[in-house]
Amino acid sequence: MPAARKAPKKAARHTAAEPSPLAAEAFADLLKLDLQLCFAVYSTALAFNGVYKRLLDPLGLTYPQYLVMLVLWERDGVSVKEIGRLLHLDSGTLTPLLKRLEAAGLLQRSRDRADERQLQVTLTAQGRTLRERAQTVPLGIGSACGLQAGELLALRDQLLALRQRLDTAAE
Amino acid sequence: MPAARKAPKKAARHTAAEPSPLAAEAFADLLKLDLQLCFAVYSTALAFNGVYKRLLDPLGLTYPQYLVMLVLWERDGVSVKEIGRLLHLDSGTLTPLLKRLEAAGLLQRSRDRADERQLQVTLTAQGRTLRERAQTVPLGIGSACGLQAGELLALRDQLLALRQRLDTAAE
DNA sequence: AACAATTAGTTTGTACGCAATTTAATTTTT
DNA sequence: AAAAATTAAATTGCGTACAAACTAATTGTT
Repeated sequence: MPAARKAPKKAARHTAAEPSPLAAEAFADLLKLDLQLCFAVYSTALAFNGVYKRLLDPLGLTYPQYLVMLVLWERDGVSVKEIGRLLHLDSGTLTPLLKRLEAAGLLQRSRDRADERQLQVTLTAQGRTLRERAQTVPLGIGSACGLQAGELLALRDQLLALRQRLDTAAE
Repeated sequence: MPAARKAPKKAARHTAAEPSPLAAEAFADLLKLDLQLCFAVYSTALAFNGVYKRLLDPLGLTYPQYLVMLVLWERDGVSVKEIGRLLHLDSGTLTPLLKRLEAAGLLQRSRDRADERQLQVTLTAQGRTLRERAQTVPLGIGSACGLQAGELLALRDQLLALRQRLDTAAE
């Protein structure tokens, strides 16, 4: 019995005539909850970053750099646009990040012959090798989270659904 | 029919004594889930930021600045340390942020008479006035989230519990 | 073919976020 | 009371994030 998905509990929209003080109060509480949810997401992201820092410092990577390496380990020779699409980051963020990874000797940036506008991002031998040293990272994150598979899955999916709505709202 | 997505499965790392290939595989999947959860949190935080930007730009605030204002609207005359404790931010982040809010005429920074090490952050009249213009922000966030009270509450609490574990893990 | 529109990436400028160091004030120890 | 330790902010340095403006390559339109 999955509880009517559209039950309009929200008492929403009563700009004009207020139904009752009680409903207005409940509505205000709901609004506060939204803010609190956002803050929970925000501060959890910062906390994750703190854990990742400890795990990634030995590899010389930041978390966003690690994300880029994950993309490349999965599929080498990607364009900046594709990386941005996968990670929800724009080229203004990625260009300097990729240059740092190139300077660190982990990847190479070269223009696509077929379309010179595009940049082909390819791993170097060193970049491929780093993958092995990075094997322990998920273990460290897993133990820091300390959640069961079910919880993990549910939380991830709720967040992704939320992100979708937020992206839509931001047009 | 595009290649069974879960076919090759990777046969993850058999470094020490693995109980069984099946268990090892399930374990590897779990590790991947942790990474995905982190990415979900990370990208949802960025998406929230995008929505907030639209709502806060007219007020001339960023999201972290809005958080500081929320603290001050609730309890004026706080120290930097207290703001940092509430928002999980350190003085290296807050000092320049507060200076910007001061330059914008929203607050005043002055040393505590009783303890000159501490800074008293107090709202100006303009800072207090801004509160009214900010009344519509929660409404905008609420509609962008589009969640019901129960979901909101559950998600918030799961995230806060997770953050607690992450903070502990990071010592 | 010529020119406009689009696209991919880069650059510039602003604002976090945090580690590490520094400065100044207060507290603790001796 | 003097010296040592602690504390609160500020400063410095590095790496995101993203808007806006810019450059160069490709596509489309006439």
